[in-house]
Amino acid sequence: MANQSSRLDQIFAALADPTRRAIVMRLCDGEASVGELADPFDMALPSFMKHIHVLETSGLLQSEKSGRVRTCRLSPDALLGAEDWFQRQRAIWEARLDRFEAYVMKLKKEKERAGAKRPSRTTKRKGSE
Amino acid sequence: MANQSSRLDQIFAALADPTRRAIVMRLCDGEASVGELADPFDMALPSFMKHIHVLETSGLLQSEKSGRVRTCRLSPDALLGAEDWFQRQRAIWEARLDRFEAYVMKLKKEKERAGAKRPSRTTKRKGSE
DNA sequence: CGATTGGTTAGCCATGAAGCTAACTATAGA
DNA sequence: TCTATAGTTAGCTTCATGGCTAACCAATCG
Repeated sequence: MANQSSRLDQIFAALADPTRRAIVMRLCDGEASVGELADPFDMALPSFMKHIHVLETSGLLQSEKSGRVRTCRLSPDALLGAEDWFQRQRAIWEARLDRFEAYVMKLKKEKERAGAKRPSRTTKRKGSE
Repeated sequence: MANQSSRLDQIFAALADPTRRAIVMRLCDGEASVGELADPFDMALPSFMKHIHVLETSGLLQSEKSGRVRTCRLSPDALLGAEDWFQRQRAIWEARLDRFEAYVMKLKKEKERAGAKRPSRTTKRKGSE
């Protein structure tokens, strides 16, 4: 029953929509009212408001109503959180590449040594870890 | 009718699911068969295969079948593409902060100068660009 | 050959996402 | 006070997503 979806789920889901990415891009450039944000889009306001709401519950956007106008701004923390995820993946990935490189080096050395012992042996192994 | 969704749409949508993020994380650590990947998850294989397929059409994963076993590996290009998006956003965001800072500086100077002319005037402007 | 393993296809179901209209609330401006 | 503006709420449709089972290939292995 409880909508158990993590913060990252929500952030990525929010960014999976081109309208919402456009809103985020627009907001990178400074705050704006809902009307201003909605203007470039050929969409009924209630539909557009849903996008705003999705962005807001994902934590990417903060808004505040003053008088009858709601002003939206980006809250960069969520954005940074998602970026961080990529960087952690890349770290793991690169560590893995390093390990792989080390492995290839080891193979090469062994091959050289083996080559010294029995020269004509075309090792047909596919180097897949 | 044509499923017009951009590469970024697909990548972010793919990453919005915890199962799929887990698969990506697992694959950062080296290639694996579908069975190996599916093992930790309490899910029927066909359901799991859908996730694999989503990852593959997003470009995050490549797979290749040899005999009866399909081996999956990460293709980091897509991952880097998404990471790039964040970095571009951040660049815009930071440029904006710089501009904002410059603006605040200008305000401050003007206030100081105004303060020299007519001392007690509490400028009630909200600094919203 | 026959059974097992590894994956695939087909088809069903429930939920959620994305859009719409119509009608409503509340502030701002004339 | 009247009217126009800026959002909001309610309720509806349609399609996509994420899960399942059951049945089906196609390689291995005994």
